[in-house]
Amino acid sequence: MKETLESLSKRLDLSKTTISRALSGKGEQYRINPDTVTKIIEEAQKCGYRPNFAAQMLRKKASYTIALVIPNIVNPFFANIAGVIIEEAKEKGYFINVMNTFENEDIEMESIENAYSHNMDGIILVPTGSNGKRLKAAYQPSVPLILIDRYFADTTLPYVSTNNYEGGYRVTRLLLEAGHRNILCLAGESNSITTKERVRGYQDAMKEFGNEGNINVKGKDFSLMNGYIETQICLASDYQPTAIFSTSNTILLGAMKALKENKRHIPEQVSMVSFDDNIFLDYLEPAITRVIQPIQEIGIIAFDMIQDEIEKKVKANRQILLSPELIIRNSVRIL
Amino acid sequence: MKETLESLSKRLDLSKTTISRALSGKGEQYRINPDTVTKIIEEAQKCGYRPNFAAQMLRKKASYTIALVIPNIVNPFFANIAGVIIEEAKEKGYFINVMNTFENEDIEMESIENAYSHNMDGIILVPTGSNGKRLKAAYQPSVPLILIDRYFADTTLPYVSTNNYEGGYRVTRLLLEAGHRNILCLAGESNSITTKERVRGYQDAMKEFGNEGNINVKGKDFSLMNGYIETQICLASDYQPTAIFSTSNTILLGAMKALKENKRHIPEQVSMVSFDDNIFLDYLEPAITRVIQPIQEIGIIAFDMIQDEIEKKVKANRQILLSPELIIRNSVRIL
DNA sequence: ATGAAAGCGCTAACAC
DNA sequence: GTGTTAGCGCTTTCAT
Repeated sequence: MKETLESLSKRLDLSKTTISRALSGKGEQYRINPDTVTKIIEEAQKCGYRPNFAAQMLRKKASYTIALVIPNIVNPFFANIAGVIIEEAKEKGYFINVMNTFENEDIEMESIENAYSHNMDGIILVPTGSNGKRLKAAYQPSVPLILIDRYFADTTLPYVSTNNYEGGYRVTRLLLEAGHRNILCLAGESNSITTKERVRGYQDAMKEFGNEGNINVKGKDFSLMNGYIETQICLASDYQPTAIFSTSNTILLGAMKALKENKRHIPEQVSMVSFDDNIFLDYLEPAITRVIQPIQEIGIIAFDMIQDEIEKKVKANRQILLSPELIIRNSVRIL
Repeated sequence: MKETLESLSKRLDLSKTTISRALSGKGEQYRINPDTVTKIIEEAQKCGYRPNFAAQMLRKKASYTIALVIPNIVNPFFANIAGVIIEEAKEKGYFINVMNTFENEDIEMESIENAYSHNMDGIILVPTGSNGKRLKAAYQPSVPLILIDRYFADTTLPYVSTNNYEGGYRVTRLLLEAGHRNILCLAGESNSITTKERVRGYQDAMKEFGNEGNINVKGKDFSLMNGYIETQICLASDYQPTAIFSTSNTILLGAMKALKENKRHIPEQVSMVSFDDNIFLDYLEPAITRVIQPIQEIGIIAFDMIQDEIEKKVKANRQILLSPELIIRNSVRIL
């Protein structure tokens, strides 16, 4: 038999009101007799009373639940972000509902609708489309929405992400300074802003070194196969890369496979740099130099922003780009 | 202004009941005029009506939400399981609330309490303790609970997991058949049943080959450091392993680091096998032979079991162990 | 220092 | 074929 305020009230011969107050720590505020409070709390403990969340939710119009809509929890990058957000949320008394979109905009819209109909207090989203059109259309200003990782430069939607331009720029510069000129850039998902920015950073660094003639961007998604095929094609072409900038770890693995098949060693014949972190990168032969994103900060800032907006009703309107970090290993040869 | 059945009812001059019925597809059942139904649905669409989930939940006493309580979403194994369960849940109209326990039993209990107070329809749990005592105490039979990955052999709690014994046995047998005798077993978290079973499989295989004198089990958690230290110690001892059975990927990496520092090559000097899958394992030098768990099946079966119990009110009482699979790569030398 | 009563938005039992 | 009504369990306003 489930306990309710009603049942407690009968047992203790007190009103539901008093019990509710005592149990939610408002005893002081309403000057309830401390003894009464103690008695109530003890009884509640003893019979395992638990407030009915649905009823609270209906009454208070808050669910203390936030939707986390990401492409795929299986991707370590998103799993890491999710980990950070889930923790931060728990500390602040919120729950996180994870939804995968599989890079499909229809599923993304569906997830957002679901978040709305389930009274979720807010949505943290890694958007999938190239423009925010459908998102803008579905967007309900009354439910806070924060973008992470990807964003739309031409909208006012708040976001927290990495400065991917800076990452692409710095890692390319590293290669250029090591004397490389033929640097192949293996790009990911072409309509994702993260890809575009990484590539733009690469291009600007190349130009800055008077090397625009050698700019070579290939690839169009984050798959291993993409990295493999583009590397194969490139190695068979006139453009012989002495270095490769892979914009993701999956692309990296594909590229490595192609290099191996062509008996090109890293870093002796071809230097390699990648984007994003993974413990395994330190155990490859050689360990891979890479740019890593400030995942911890992204998650915490995004959560804090959304919590602020939920609780203080102040519209979040910040658009934040955080600097990535360079991890130097042994995959770059100095010419 | 938020739409409710009430507001729609006024606008359409129909009762809330009729509207509720039409909108939840019960038009036929209650023989509502098809035109009326159409009219209602259209109007609801137009003004973006969304049923209030809290109210439904309060009324129907179901939240269509299941708690997924795991050690850590950042661990790829659990991220994979979570991915499967989230998908399966979505297809069946459920939401998944992910909670991390960080292998801490207090946090686990807290999470379970939270699941209860939030009216979650069920709990899928990777338990943390060595015995199910506290879990048993907190357990509420009215809320379905299914264990995955880890379980308690001496309780009736239903579970779905891998036959870790079989995995440990088969992989050890593989090494024995390749002629190895000094096989070091690097164990994980010592009071986890998965570790115990893997080790037991190792021991039984060793005995079966008349090799019990060489049984050597070391280590006590799933950390990289554990794998590193135990391997270092072993290499400096009298027991010179020609093969190592690592019971997790993190342990593997630690062991590899130690081997490298001691200039022992895999597989020439030391063969290596590991537990669990990861795409990176194919890109290590050499690619690592391993036992992989049927994650997809575990997730789906666990979800289906819990859904059955929730909807059909039939207590799940199955305890299921699924066979793991061997992936042969190049890390085992045949002596 | 405590209580009565209204009402959040929905569904379902029971009418007609 | 449609409506009336009660009530899920909680919080909060107003009253004393």
